[in-house]
Amino acid sequence: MGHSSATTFRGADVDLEMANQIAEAMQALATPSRVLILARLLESSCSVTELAEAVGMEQSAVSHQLRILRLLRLVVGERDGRNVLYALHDSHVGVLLEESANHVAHLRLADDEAAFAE
Amino acid sequence: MGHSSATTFRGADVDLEMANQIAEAMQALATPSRVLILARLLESSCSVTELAEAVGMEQSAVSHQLRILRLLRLVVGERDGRNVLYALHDSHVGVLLEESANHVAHLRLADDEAAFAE
DNA sequence: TGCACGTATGAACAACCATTCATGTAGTGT
DNA sequence: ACACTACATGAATGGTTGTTCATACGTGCA
Repeated sequence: MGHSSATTFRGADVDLEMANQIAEAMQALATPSRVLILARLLESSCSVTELAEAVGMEQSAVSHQLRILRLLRLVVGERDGRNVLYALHDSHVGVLLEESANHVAHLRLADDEAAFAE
Repeated sequence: MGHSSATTFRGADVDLEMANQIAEAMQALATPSRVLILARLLESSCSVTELAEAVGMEQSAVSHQLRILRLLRLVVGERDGRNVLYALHDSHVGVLLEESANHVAHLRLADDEAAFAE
């Protein structure tokens, strides 16, 4: 049951097409609003209105961003009465978010060490 | 010697400031040119001119993007005579790239399964 | 010192994008 | 059918950004 690549990742494998796909996918996390939306959905799936007030955006803006995240296969929406319940597309999205957060934490750590040295 | 967070990642930890930081960091991977540059540097460090012809961009464009990647702490540059040798800032950047590539591979896999089912 | 090479940077421009506003569509209850 | 709620979408827009062109800076060499 592996979803991780068995072979070690080499930069030479990244051709122009793959670079485009990676860039397109990563653009999903390139805006604070989408990060907030995904982070909220990582906690639990919820409706658009809940999402809107959770992240402090207008409903329309949230719907627009959800559309993008849907097309990028990061979230899925399912009707439930008048509401549409959104959820992360799969667990791998959570991994991506976590790795990103891990990265910024890594940077902050380096900052602290630099401040310590001066 | 852990650089991975010990506690499990929760979406509730992501406030507005952290979302901004994550988004800013992930914007580095949100363009094909930068992905190609990072992928090339993952293979080995090299000069700006080498980088330019490796990814098929003009030297000026590469320098501009390198400046961004430098500010985001994803690469480091060191003078060597007339050249400036660029390298990934640390190994964690490679992890980020790999995880991104992993994600798109995951998507392609899902596509294949969908085509299989129809 | 002068020149060539490698790199960085500022300005300009075109393309892209996130948000807002207005409006449309779908579902629920009366 | 009507009203109301929840969500989606098109157009307009202000802001951002990647690239190009021109030019400046730094370095080694003759």
